[in-house]
This record gives sequence, C-alpha cells and structure tokens, in this order.
Amino acid sequence: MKLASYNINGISARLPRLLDWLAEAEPDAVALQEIKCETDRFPAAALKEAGWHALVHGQKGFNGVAILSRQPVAEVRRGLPGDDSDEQSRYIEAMVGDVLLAGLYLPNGNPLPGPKFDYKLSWMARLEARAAELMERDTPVVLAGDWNVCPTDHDAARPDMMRGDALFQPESRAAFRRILSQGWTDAIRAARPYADCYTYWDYQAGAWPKNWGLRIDHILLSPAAADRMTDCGIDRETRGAERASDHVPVWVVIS
DNA sequence: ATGGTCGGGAACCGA
Repeated sequence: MKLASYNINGISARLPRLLDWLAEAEPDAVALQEIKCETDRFPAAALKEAGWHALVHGQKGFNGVAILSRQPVAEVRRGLPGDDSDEQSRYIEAMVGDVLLAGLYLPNGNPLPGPKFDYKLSWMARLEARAAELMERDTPVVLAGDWNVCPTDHDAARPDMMRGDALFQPESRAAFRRILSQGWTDAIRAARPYADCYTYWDYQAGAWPKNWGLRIDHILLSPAAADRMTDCGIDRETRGAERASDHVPVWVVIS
C-alpha cells in the first residue's frame, strides 16, 4: 500500500495539479495539508469523479487537513487531543486497511519569541502524547505531514540563513527528536541517509531553480510499519510545474 | 537589494 503526504497550499488553486499527481503517483491514500477551505467547501465532488474518497477537517482561509483514499476509510479522530480550546484544523486520523494513518500540519511558529512559537511547542507536546498512545497499538501506524521542523542542518540548503527561524530552533528540533525516540522511523532519512531530500522550496527569491530547499515534510513509521516498508520517495519534479505548491509529495510503500 | 512570491479573499495575514 502506498501512503503519501502533500501540503498543497490551497485546494482551490491546486486542484488541477493535485489531480495530475494523483493519476501519476497512484497512492492508496494521501494526507493533505493546507487545504485552506471550510469542510463543506472542499471539492469532494470533483475528487469523487476522479475516484477519490475524502475525509476533510477544514477551516476558513487557513490550515485545514484531509485524507484522500481510493477505498472508503474509517475516520479514527479529527483534531489533536489535549486542548479543547484549539480551533485550528491541523490533525486527522483514519484506518487505511490495517494501517492507522495520521495526517498532521504542525504550526509554523514564526515569528519568535511570541505566542505563535509557544503554540508550536505546546502543539508538539500534545503530538508527542498522541504519538505515545499510538505507539501502544499493535497495528502499524504512519505519522505523515508537514511537520514544519527541519530536523538537522543537513536538511537545509542554506542552514545559516535559517538560524532565527522557528523551523530550526533547538526547542523545535528537540521536540521532534523526543517523538522519534519513542521508536518511530523517519522513513526518508532512514532510506537515504546522505541525500538531498528537500520537500519545500520557498516561492521567494528563486529558491526552486537555485535548489534552496528544506526537508520539513516527514513520514514517521511505527516499528510494525517500518518492518513492512519496501520503498519511499519524494516527488520533487512536481515543484517545477506551473502554479505548483511550494511543497512536494512524500510517500512510502508498506507491503 | 532589509528585498523577494504565493493563496485566500477582498485589505492584509500567513507562510
């Protein structure tokens, strides 16, 4: 089974590119981030026409996540537990076959210091708690999304330009490492330890043609899922399309 | 060069 993550930066602007990629890549399920629309404004009919079921956790204007699947899937939860006052739509879980797929859009956290960075760290603490619960399951678990954390300097083309960014802060990296240390495998980095594995290139300053990228979209696998991974990849060519997202799809194949 | 470019939604905010 092929599972993917794709921050599409607006479903309305990106629907043609998304449909192109779905037809080409043929995932069984994909976690989408930054759909930037309310749940009832998601283009479910157009996707259904193309053969895709959708679970949507939307929000007007910002954020918003969804899980698309070839077969109908059972929603496990929407929203990250731990703060009932959190109104941002950033988290959804579903069973895809016997695999629990969690789709997440971790807060950016800029600027810092300030309330946005505090929210990022508190959200990561809540994610750490949920990940620990999921790790207790017998079934394979896949945590896929835009983590908005650049785990090491090797995951950036120009790390020294990013020192003040929330994605690079020691606190952000430590929180990501604490989750990994529960026993998760960072699929892409485990498979390609020394490669350039960027998943995001800023729209500004010609970042894409200069390959000034970051690796911030990650797929974490529980031990049961990691044992069954047969392939993984990054569809970086999608970044070169007209009206591309600033992120590209990341995927794993689980036998 | 203290810039640059997108998306959402209709003036700025978020990234």
